[in-house]
Amino acid sequence: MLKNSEFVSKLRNSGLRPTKQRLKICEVLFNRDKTFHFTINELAKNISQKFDEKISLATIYNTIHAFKDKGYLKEITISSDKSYFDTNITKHHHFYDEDTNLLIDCNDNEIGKVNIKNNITGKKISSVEVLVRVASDTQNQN
Amino acid sequence: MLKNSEFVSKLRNSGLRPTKQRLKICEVLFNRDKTFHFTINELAKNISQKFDEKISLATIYNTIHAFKDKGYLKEITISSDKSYFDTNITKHHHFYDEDTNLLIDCNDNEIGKVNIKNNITGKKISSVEVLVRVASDTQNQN
DNA sequence: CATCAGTTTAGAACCATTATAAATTATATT
DNA sequence: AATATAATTTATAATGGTTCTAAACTGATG
Repeated sequence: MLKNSEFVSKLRNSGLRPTKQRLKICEVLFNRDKTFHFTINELAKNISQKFDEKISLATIYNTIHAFKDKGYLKEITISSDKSYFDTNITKHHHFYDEDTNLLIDCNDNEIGKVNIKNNITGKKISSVEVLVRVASDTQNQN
Repeated sequence: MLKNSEFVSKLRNSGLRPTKQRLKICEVLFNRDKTFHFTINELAKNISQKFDEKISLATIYNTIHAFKDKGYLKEITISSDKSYFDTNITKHHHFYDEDTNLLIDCNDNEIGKVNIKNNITGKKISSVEVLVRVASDTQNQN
């Protein structure tokens, strides 16, 4: 739950000008009690419902990518036709409900540490992501 | 390393007619010593290099999806703009080299069992996938 | 060999994302 | 405060991977 002035300094500190578009997007994304997941499409709808003045889709893409690059968002890839973003930027894993297309954060109690025993020579691990797909009992299993 | 007559029965057994296009694709995908990863694009190139008669891109998509549905291929999603397929259909995990965009299978020695302690009520786990992104030491970490 | 459902095909359509280039805005400078 | 600048926004076009369409073709069946 940050307020406007905090967004301004947050943006400025990372070399992004606090434009009114970016501040609106901050408000939608970060002025909340809980973290959440969204697609660009959902975000665009959300913004147009919340504000009178529209934000161009190009700006939404630009801003989300800038925020991702600055580490304010994580991108989660579920399938090639669906890209989700997550305002929870801590290391964590996900359940993906194939019936509802909803992402659910796992906490550490739910998935134990993933133990990676080998390295690729000369390479550093940049992330470890676990995706647990779930579906109602009647669905096919892979 | 299967041969042509084996592809014919493999296809017939799963209710797919053994057309010459499908048999060619089988040859490219399954007539090998080792499993491998590919994108549709790479596959299409591979086919056009190997055979004189071209196979329409639509047919390649249709066939790959049919093979995936029948369980002859797995799809691995790395990012929203890159969909990989894997001829290794056993349960396993992946390293993804961000420098070269290459996927590498993990064997069980490399990643221990992922321990999932909680379930989503009324849902069944349909898959558990671990993706370990790696990059050269100089790259950014997330 | 006639039939029919399954398959292939070229090309159009689709849709999410990115690029473009002109207008606008935030910030630094005078 | 006015000016200069670089950053940002914007509408629109372009892109690229994938799916759709509908006509032509092929494999299996009796």
